[in-house]
Amino acid sequence: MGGMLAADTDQALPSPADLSGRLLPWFDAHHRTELPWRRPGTTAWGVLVSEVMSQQTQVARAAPVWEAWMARWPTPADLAAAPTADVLREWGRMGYPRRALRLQECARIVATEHGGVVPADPAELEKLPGIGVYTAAAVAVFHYGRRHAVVDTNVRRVVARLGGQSDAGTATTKADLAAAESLLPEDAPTAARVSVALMELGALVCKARAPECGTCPVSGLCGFSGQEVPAGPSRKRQKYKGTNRHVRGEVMALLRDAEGPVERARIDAVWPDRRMLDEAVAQLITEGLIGTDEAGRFELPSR
DNA sequence: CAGCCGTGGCA
DNA sequence: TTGCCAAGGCT
Repeated sequence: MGGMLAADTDQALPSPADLSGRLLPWFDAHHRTELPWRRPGTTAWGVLVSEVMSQQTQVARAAPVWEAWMARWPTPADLAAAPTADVLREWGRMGYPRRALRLQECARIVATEHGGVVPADPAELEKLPGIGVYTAAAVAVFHYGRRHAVVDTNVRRVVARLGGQSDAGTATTKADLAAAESLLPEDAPTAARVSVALMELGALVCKARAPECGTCPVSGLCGFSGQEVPAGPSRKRQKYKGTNRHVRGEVMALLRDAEGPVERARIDAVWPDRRMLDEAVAQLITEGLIGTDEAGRFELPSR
């Protein structure tokens, strides 16, 4: 599309009817039933928690944390009332602990401003901290059955390949959302199932590095079917070892595992570069991920 | 909008 | 072993 010459690999996307006809029977037969948040009776809050935990963390790692988390704090009010230190410890080693902080803020807002009821409207959900375009759509569609495009990295890749490209761009664009929306049938419950199924297809079959076109239910509709995935990273990757994030991770790990407040000398032992350490500690305090007691020792925030 | 924010599974 | 890649969001 667009004014420039289209790549010769571009291909029209399938019609909603054609896609649904292939995709939904496949989903019914092959989707993962073991994901705990897919159990009947999971609340809207439970779905929201599962989506936040799954942001940039593999669902297999999020699942056991979700189980313990929901058993301990079943409702937004429960999480809102918890000490933040407990929340960060339960989050464990899932990474990006700011997500845990924002999830608790989310719980406080839902509990106090929404009467404990998770909004069903994507625009309303997006106002909550840590809830972006993807997560808002996921809650609205997966729990409330709305007809709305749900575009994560899996769906971007599936839609790109259906259109003949080897992979999607670096970020979700309006065009991505429009393309995904164009694949949805009119009927909302069916559209919601198509959205789930597109994600599942990306996770199980249309995988980033090794797509299994031979067993793909929509290979007959796909412009990329059977082609080789180009070698090398699909986009620029960030370093971790030796970076600020690494330092932050070490400090957080120390405080998570500590019994009580920690002396600065023990913090100093986790990283040799004093400048980097000072910077990381200052950031963590500013962001509310760690705090200090009256004696100047460090600890996870009590509230 | 490009860069930043953790951590671990897996090929 | 090393490095890609994860149900993204925020600034």
